[in-house]
Amino acid sequence: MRPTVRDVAEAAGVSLATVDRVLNRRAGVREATIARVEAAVARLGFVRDLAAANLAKQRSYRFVFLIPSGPNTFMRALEQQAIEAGRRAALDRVEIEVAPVPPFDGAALARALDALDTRAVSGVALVATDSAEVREALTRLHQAGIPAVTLVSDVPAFRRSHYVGIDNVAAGRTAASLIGRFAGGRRGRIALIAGSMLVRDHVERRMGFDQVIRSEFPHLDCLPVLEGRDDAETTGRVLAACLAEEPDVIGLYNIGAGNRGVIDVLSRNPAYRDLVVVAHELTPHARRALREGLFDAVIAQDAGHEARSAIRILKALIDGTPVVEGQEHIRIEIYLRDNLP
Amino acid sequence: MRPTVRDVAEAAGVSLATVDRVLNRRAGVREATIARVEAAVARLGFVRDLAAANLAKQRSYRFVFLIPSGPNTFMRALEQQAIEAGRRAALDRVEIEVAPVPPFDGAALARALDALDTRAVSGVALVATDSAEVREALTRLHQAGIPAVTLVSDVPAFRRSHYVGIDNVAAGRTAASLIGRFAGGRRGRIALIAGSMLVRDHVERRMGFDQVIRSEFPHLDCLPVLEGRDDAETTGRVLAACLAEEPDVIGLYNIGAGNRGVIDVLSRNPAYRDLVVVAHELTPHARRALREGLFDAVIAQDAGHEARSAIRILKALIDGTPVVEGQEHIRIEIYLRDNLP
DNA sequence: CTGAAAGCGCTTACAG
DNA sequence: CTGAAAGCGCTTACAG
Repeated sequence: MRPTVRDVAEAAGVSLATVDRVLNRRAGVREATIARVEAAVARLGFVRDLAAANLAKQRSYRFVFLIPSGPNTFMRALEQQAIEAGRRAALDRVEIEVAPVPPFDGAALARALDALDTRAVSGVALVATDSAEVREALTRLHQAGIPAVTLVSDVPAFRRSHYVGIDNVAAGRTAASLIGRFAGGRRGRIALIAGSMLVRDHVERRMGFDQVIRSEFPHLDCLPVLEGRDDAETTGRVLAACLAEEPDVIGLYNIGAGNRGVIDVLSRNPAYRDLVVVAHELTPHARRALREGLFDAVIAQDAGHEARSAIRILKALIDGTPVVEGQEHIRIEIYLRDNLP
Repeated sequence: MRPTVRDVAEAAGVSLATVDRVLNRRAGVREATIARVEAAVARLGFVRDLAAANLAKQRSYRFVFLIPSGPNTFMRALEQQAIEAGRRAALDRVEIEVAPVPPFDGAALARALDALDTRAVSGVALVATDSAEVREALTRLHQAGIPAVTLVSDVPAFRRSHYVGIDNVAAGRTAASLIGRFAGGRRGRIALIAGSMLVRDHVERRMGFDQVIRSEFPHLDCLPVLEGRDDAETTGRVLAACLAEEPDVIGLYNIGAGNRGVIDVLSRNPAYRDLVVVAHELTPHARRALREGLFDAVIAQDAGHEARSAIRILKALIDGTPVVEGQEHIRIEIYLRDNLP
C-alpha cells in the first residue's frame, strides 16, 4: 500500500496538520520538525495524492483563451477544440472561457490582456501578435502571478511561461523541401503568400523556406511575399494577379490561411494544375484540395492537441507538477493524399 | 457551484446511499425511487466527481503491456515509454507491468495471455501477432471481463476492445507516394524488405504500397518482398544480396525494422546514394540516416503517444467514461530532414 | 428496499 | 510552533 499523510505523521511523531505544513512549505514550523517530517517522507517514499489534495482544497481553475476572430478556419477550429477540451476539463474543476480578439492587432490584444480580472483568472492562453504592447501586457500578467502560454504564434521568450505550437522555421524548411523535391529538377519561380508579416509564425516560415530554397534548390527562385490577410477573398485576388503576370511560376507556398482563395484560383485555370502547391492546416477545404490533387502536401498542426496541451501546461504550472515534454511537443505534421486522417 | 450527491439526495428526498445506488446502477432500489433520483440528477445537471469517487473506492488499476522482446529499437522505445507513462500514472493509482514475449510467435503470445492472473490484472495492451491462438486467447480474456487493446499491430476486429496504432495500409500508400514523387519520373524497380509477413502491420503496409505504385507510378516495378526478421544483420544481408543482383533498383522501402542493416548497406556503396529510401520509425539510426541524406523520408508513429493512449483507453473502458477519439488517434507521421523533432 | 455513519487521503480554520 | 476536528465529494458495510 502507498503511504499516506497518516503514515508520515506517525513515523515523524507529529500531527497531520504539521505534515501538511511541511509538505506545502508553509511557514511557521521549527527547523527540527521540518527535518523529521522530511526524513519520514523520504524513508516511506511518500508521494502525495494530488486528486485527494485538490478535493480537499476545492481548487478550481479558470483559464481564458484569447483567439483571433474572423473567418480563419484554423482559428475557428482551435476555438472549437478549446471549448471541447474545456467541456472535458470541467470534470477536473477547470473552466475554460474563449474570448475573441481582432486578428493582427497587437494593441487590441494588449488591451484584452490588460482587461483580464487577475483575481478571477488562473491562467491565459493566447495566439500572440508580436508587438511591444503585447510583451508589456504579458509582463504585467507575469507580475500578477498569472501564467500565460502562447499558442500557435509566439512572442520572444521572455514573459510567457510556455509556447504551445510548432517550430515555424522548420515548417517553412519542410515546405521548401517538399516543393523542391516534388518539382523534380524543373527550374522556375515559386510564389509565396502569407497572411501578414506582422505575425511571427508567418515570418518564420518564410525564413525557413528561403533558407532551403537558396541552399538546396538554386534553380528555383522565390517571388516577393504577397500578403493576403489570412482572408480567402484577398488571398485569391493577389494570387490571381501574380500568376497572371508571372508566366514561369512552377510552385506555390501558402504560408498563411485563405486556402479557399488559393483553391478558387487554382481550380479556375487548368494551366495551374501542374503547379506544385504546399499549404498549411488541414481544414475541410485543404483536405478536398489534397484529395483532388490541387494541393500536393499540407503542413499541419493539431489544434485539439494544442488546446489540450495548453490546459495541461497551465494546470501543471499552477500545481507545481512537472510538464511531460514528450506529450506536449506539437508536431509539424505532413499530409499527402494518402495519410489523411 | 457544481451540485454534489448531497444536493441530489436532498432534491430527491432520499439518502446519500440511495443516490449512490442509483448512480452506479446497483440493484435493489424501487423503480419509483430510481425515477425520483434520476429526475433530480437531470434537473440539477449533476455530474459525479470521478476523482472523489475513485478516492472513496480506493480503486486501483493494474495493466500489463505485452511487448515483443529482441533488439528491435522501436519495441524497446515502446517499452521505455510504457514504463515512463506508468511512472506518471502511478499518481492515479495505475500500475504498469511490462512483460516481454518472443517476437513473431503467436503461440508464445497466446500462452502469455493465458498465463495472466485475471483477478490481479485489470487490463492488457499487446503488440499482436495475428494468429488463431491469439484470437482465442483474446476471446478468453474478453469472457473474463478484462479489456484488451492491441498496440501497433492489430488482430481482426473481433475480441479486442480497441486498436492503438496507425492505419498501416495508409502508411504503405504514403511510402509509395513519397518514393514515386521523389523519384521524379525515373523508371526502375523498388526493393521491399519486411520483418515478417506474419504480422499484420507489415502485410498491410505492403498492400498499400503496391496499390499506389500500380495505379499511379506504372513506370516503377516492385520486387518480391524480402524478409529480414526485424533484425539488422539479416536485413542487411538479404538487402545487400538483392541490390547486388538487381542493377536497376532506384528505390527502397523498408517496411519493418532493421534500419541499422539498411544503413550499413547503403553507406558502404557510394552507388546506392541515389536510391530513394523510405523507412519506418524515428529511431536514433533513422534520424542520423535522414540527416545524412541516406534516407529520404521516415514514416513514424509516436510510441509515447501510443503508451499513454493505451493507458487512457483501458482506464476509460473500466471506468465507463467516454474515449476522446481525437486525442487517441495515432498519426501517420512523415519526417524529412527538415521537420525532425 | 432504504438510511446513518464512517472512511478514502488530503487541507483548513480554530485553539492553545 | 503544533494539534484535534471537521470537511471536500464520493462509497461502503452494517442496521433495520
